Amino acid sequence: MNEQTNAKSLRKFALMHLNPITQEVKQAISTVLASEFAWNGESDSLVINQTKPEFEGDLTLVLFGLAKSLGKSPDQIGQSLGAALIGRFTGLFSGFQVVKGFLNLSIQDSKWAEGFNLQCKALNTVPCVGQSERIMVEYSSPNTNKPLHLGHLRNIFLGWSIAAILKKTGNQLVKSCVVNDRGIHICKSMIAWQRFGNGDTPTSTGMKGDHFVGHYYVRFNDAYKKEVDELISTGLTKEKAEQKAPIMKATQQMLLDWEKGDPEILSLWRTMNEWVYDGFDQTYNRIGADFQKTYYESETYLLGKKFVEEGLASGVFFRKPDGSVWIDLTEDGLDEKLVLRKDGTSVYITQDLGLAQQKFDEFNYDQSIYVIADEQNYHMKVLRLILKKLGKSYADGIHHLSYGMVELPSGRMKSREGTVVDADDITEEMVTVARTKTEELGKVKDFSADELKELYETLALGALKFYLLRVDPKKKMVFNPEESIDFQGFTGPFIQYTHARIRSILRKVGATSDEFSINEPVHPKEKEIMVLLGQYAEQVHQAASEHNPAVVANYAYHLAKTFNGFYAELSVMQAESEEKKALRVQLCNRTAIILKDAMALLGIRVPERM
RNA sequence: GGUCCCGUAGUUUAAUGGAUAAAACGAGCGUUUCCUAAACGCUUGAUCCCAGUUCGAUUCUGGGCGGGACUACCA
Repeated sequence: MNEQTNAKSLRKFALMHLNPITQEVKQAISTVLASEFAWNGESDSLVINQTKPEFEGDLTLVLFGLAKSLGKSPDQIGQSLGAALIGRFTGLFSGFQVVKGFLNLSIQDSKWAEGFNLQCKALNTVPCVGQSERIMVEYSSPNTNKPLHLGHLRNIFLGWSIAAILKKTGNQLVKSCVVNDRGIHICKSMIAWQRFGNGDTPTSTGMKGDHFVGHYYVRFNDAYKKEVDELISTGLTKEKAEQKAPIMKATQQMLLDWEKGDPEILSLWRTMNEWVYDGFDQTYNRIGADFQKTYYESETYLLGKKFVEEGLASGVFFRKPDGSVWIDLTEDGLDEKLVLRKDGTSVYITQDLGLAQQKFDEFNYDQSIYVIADEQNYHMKVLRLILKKLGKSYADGIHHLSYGMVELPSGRMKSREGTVVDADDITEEMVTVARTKTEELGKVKDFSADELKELYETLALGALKFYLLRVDPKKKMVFNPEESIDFQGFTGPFIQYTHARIRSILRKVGATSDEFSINEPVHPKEKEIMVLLGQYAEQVHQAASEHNPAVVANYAYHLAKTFNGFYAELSVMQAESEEKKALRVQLCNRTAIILKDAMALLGIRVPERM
């Protein structure tokens, strides 16, 4: 709740400073209300929306709230308020209409032009608002036993993008990654490689390292399943068989040896992990993921233990007779939660407590954002709560950017059933689509092989990233491999195409000055773009406060869509007058800049031609 | 059982408590002597159900129904 109100007030704050026209209108209204209606409310309490396209006007004041506090009918207030505004602020308003409790105000064209002019001269596309914070974003967080899949991509794109957005709004960012490099899962791959590997390596087989290791993880499961089936056929129950399968026993033994520090096992473990990292790096490079700090669980899994002592001493934790340590969260509507096993080893949550502290010690963060799937909601709640109970100041700065799973039409992706959509495969498929489509259209036949390759990457990743980012993170999404990802409509390439078209115009126009004047009436299509461009900054701030890149994606699409409407109806090169031409060139220029800027926040590049 | 999330056109998504719920895909029709037709325009079609709060509810509250996640001495 606290978080929400905070986000709301932040948004209001941002809006106030970032949209001068709305602000000016609010001021004007409250001035008139105060002097002529003896109104004493806050100007921020006025509700002003963009006027719906079917009505005349630009901004709309909702009158119902005022009607109540002033004791007059909405229509009465609307009429006299409108008349007074027009009379006193001739430079601002050009007309008004009262419709069913709404006061629709028309803003002078010159006002929009003035705002647009200011914007063109501004140094930053998105001015900073409020205080700069130190923010950590943890994302990706893979296991080292298999390659990345579509779910990881959503995670990575979200994490990268929200970091970019927060940076844009004036914060200092550290991106981090936690690698889950220890535990039974990696031992499974190791055992399988020992048994079936014949000394093969990624180099000798020409396989990408993470796929190579993942292959042995699959081999393990196959072998395991076979052993279990055999044991079941000798009359054992499934459960017993699963326990008794020799390959599983060997794996468990290997984990024990690993923990004891057996040099041979450790060496194999290092080697295989290196293979995986090498594969991950290739993928990260291609999709543009980067981290300033990487934590390995093998190095951090013991960190939380001191918390256990601390918690016991302060009475936040308690010890059960068997020696295990717990925290009672029943008062907070949760359960009792184990923080230390009876054998004295730590569990997942213990590690996370330790890591949170370590990160704070190293970076002294104001906010620490964890990009993790929503199946971990409970875990993250517990983490935050425990830190709070332990009196850690940084607990309030911990945020869970919780996102829904990516599912297939058949349901959840299951690696054991081979239904995962592999990250590298899907990227490659998108490249193929980009190539096919580009060749079909044949617009860039003069491109060199390198330029083509770059274009295909740009389009493929643009489509993929936009597809995964345009949806509200907290919603789960269904990915249909059959229908695959589109290049038309509400997509990355749509926006990229719009950008390329604008750049084409600007190339033809050649050098331009950023001066323009408006004496002729502004065309609705021109105004639409001006209005929209003026909203960019507040949209980015909204995305930042909500931790939601989809806001930026929707905005960019909306802007591109609007521009395309303008493009289809009005000519830039053949404008009716020099004045119009100068204005339209500026609209093109500015739209291109903002589209590029917005897409960059999503990690998407925009081409000059396509 | 308990806790949490979700339910909007055939499908995928929008909508600080505001007006006649907005797009895209799909389907159908149309637009290129003029800046890139990966575009533009038109047609088609939706808030799971029942109450409540409100001048006003997709949005807030309660209750149903449906889907999902979590509730491990796994990580």
